[in-house]
Amino acid sequence: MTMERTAETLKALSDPTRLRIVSLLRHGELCVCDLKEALQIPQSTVSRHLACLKNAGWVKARRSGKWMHYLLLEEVPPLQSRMAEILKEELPLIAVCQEDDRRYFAYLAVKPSQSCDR
Amino acid sequence: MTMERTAETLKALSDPTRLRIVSLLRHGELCVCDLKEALQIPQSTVSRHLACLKNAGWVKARRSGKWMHYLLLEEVPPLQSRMAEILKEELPLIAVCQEDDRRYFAYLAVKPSQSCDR
DNA sequence: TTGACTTATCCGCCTATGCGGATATGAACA
DNA sequence: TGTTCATATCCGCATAGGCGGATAAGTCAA
Repeated sequence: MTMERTAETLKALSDPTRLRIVSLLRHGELCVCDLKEALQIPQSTVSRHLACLKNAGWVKARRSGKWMHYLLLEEVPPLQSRMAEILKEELPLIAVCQEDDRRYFAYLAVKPSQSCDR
Repeated sequence: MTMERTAETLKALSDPTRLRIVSLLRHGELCVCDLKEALQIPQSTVSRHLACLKNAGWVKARRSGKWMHYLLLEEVPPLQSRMAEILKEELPLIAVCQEDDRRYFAYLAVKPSQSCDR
């Protein structure tokens, strides 16, 4: 792992929206529209941040029909996997992430049956 | 801890030079000139990155005569202290940090006696 | 192949950030 | 008080990065 790559890995975590996405992905793989609903931000913004997290090696994408599902990568270098463990424990303590979770589960309950994952 | 503050904390780690500084500060408190020698970069650049790390709550400064000594903060929020632990273990594995260490110790050996810490 | 739907990318705009030389500030000492 | 040394800040410049509406690309079903 080079220093440049290490800094790039950490830079992906330097934005509030991306941290909120990482926190939401604790719940498993989510599609862009799920994240859009939970975060309440434009689709293009969600997609852009996901691309950033993917380039940095934090998430991977899986296509399922019309939907792209994003999930946290499991097999990552030590520094990163240890950071991920901390994030999974600490991010849910932040108020914004708790609000995101609440919106996500409320959305799940009313999610149309023709949506992804149904 | 707000999300904005959390992102700011992590943003401070998103630059290679600042990570190199954090790694060097494993060895204890260092002054700007020590870091300048070990990193081989201009003094203004060192000083600017130290100000960034200080604003983000990673280091504190201690004046001793003409010299400003910088050291890693010990009492920090949980997310940060856990990150710090990882950095202390993982950064020294990166080649650039090992070169910085080598230059730092070589410099220590020939450091003029009228310098700081003597 | 057309239409509906989901996601990615483009675009212009604005702000943030890195750089390093030059300059200002602050401390020590003669 | 004037000089020297260490550090902080200023400056102009260049690049990076965030935003969200508009548009392109990909998928599926009729």
